[in-house]
Amino acid sequence: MTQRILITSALPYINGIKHLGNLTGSMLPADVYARYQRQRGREVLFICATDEHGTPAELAALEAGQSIEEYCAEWNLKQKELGERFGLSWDFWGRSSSAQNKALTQHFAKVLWEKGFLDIRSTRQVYSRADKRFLPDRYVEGTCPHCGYERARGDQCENCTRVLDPADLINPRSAVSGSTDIELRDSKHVFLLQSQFSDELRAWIGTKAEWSGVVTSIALKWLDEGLQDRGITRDLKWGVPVNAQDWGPNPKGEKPDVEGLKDKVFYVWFDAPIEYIGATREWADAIGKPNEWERWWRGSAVKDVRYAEFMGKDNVPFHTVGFPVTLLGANKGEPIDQQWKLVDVIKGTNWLNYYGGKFSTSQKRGVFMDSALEILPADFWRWYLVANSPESADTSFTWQHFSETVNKDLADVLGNFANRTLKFAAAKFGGVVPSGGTAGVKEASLTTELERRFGIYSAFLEETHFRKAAAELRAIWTLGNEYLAKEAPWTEIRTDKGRAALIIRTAVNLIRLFAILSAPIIPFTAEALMRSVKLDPKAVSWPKGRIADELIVIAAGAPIEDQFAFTKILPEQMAAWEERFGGATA
RNA sequence: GGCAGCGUAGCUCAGUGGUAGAGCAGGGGAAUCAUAAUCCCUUGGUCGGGGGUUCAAAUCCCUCCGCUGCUACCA
Repeated sequence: MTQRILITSALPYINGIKHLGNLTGSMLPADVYARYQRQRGREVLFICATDEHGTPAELAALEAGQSIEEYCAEWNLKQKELGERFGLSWDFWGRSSSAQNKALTQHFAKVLWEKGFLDIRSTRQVYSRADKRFLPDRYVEGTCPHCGYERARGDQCENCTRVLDPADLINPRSAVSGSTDIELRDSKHVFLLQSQFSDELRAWIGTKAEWSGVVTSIALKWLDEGLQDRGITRDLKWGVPVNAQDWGPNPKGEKPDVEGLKDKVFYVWFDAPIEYIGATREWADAIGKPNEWERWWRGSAVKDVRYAEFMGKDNVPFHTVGFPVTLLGANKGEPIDQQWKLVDVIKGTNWLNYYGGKFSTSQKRGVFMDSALEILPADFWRWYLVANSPESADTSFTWQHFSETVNKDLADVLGNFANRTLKFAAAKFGGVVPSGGTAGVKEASLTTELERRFGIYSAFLEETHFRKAAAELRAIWTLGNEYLAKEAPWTEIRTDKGRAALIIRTAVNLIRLFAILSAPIIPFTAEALMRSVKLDPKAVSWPKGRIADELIVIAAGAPIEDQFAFTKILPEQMAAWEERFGGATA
C-alpha cells in the first residue's frame, strides 16, 4: 500500500504574475490533491518552484532595468506570496536557479554523456550583433515568403500559419531591437539522444492506463511522428553552465568539445524538470536534513512513493518524453539502489479560455492572480476553477458563469445551510448544540446516502478527477438542505422539541463533516465552517470509519456561533469587472 | 501543409455500441429556519453536416465544415 505521495506542479515561468489559466492547469489541482492526501493521513511532499532560465526572463529583466538575478529573486518572492494567498500549500517553493539544481543538472548531463546518450552537433543560429546575443527562432521577425505578411516570426507565420525557418524570412530583423544587423552563425550544441528511447518510452507509457486521454495521445503523437534528438543547450548567459570540462569519455572513448561548449547554458526544458528534484534538495537543506530528499527520488526507498505531476497540456511532451529520457538514461546500467524515480501519474489539463479566447500574459488578456485576489477571496476562485476545471475539454470563463456558480454553490447551497442551522439553534436553543431525541430511520437514510456519495467523492479525488469531485461535493452539501427541508425542525419544534433538537444537532455535525470534505478544494471556507462550530480549524482528518459516527462528534451542550456569513457577488460588481477586465468586448 | 483535440439542451459541461444526462438559466409547486437563500416536480436536444458498418451509433469507419493547440530554438 502506497503511503507516501510526491506531488509536483509544473513550474510557473518567472516572468510576472500568472493568470487563472496557469493556476487551474497545474498549481491548483496539485494543491487539491496534496491537501486531500494529507487529510487521508498520508505523508505528502508537494513541491513547486519558479522556472527562471531562458530568453524571456533575460529580456524581461533588461526591460525592467534590473540584473537578471535581481529580477528573478523579486518575482520568485512575488509569485510565492500570491500562491500562498491562494492557499497553495507547497511544502517547498524553490528556484530552478538554485545551487542544488545547478549541481543536479550538471550531474545528469555528465552521466548522460558518459553513458553515451548525448551528442555534440553544430547548428546554425541567428545572431544579432546589435543585441549582442543569439536569437531563438521566434525572436526573429521578417516578411513571410509565402503570404507577404510583414510581421512573420522565424518559427511560424501567424498570418498564413505556415511553419518557417528564420532563413526563409525576407528582410529579417531582431524582434528584440528591430535591428537588421543579424547573421547566421555556427554554434556547437549538446543533443539528448531521445530517438534511442522511443521503444522504451512507448512500453513505459503503455503501463500507464490511468493517464487521461489527452496525456496519452499527446505522448504517443510524439512517438508516432518519430522522436528527434533534442538540443539541450542554448547560447545564453543566464542558466546552468554546461560543465563539459568535468565530463569523462563517453563509451566511444571521446571527450566532449570543451572549447566549443564554452559560454553555453542548458536549455530550460532540460533543467526545469530536474528542479523537481532540485527543489526537494532545497527543501531538505532548509529543514536541516540534507539527505532527506533522496528517499523521495532515488534508490529502493522510493518503492512506497506514488509520484503525481500536474500540468497544462502544453507541458505534456516535456514530462512524457524529455524528462523521462533524462532519468531513464541516467538509470541505464545502474543497480536498483541508484535508480531515479519516474512519474506514476501525469495529470494534464486542457485550457481554461477567457470568453472563448486564450488567457494571454503578453496581451494582458483575462484575469491574473493578483487582481483576482484584489476583488474576491481565494476560495471563490478555487471553487469555480475546480468545479469547472478543463479536465477533459477546454472550458470557457465568463464573469456571468463565474458569479452564478459561486453564488449558487458557495453562498446559497453551502453557506446558507450552515447559516440557517446556526441561526435556528441560536433562536430556539440558546446558541448551543441542543440535547434530546435519538436518531431514527430518517437519519439512517441520510447516512446511507452520505456514505454512498462520500465513497464516490473520495474515489474521484483519489483518481484526480477534480471537476467530478466538485460536482459530487456539491451534491453532498445539498443532502444537508434536503434533510432540513424534509425534517422541518421549525415545524417539529412546536410538537416535539426533542426531535427538533436531534435534527439541529445532526445538522451542526453536518457542518463539521462538510468542512472536512470541502477542505481540499476550499480550505479557507472549511476553516471558517470549523470555527463556526467552535472546532479546531485544522482538525480535518478524512473520515475513516462509518459516516454515522461523524454525525455524533459534536455533542449536546457544545457552544456554536449564531450565524455563518458568506458574501455574494452582486450583479453590479459583476458588470464592473466585466467592464474592467474586458470580458464582454474581448 | 502535417498531426492532435474539440463540436451534445439557452449557458458550462458529463456521457466511447444497448431507451439522450448533470448543474445553472426558464416554467410550476411546497415550505417559511435561512442573505428570496431552500426543497420537489418540470419545459427544452433530428448529439456540427453528409454518407457508411451494425439487430442497434453521440459512441466505430469515411468525408466535409467550424474552433483550438502543437509542429521540436517561446516556455
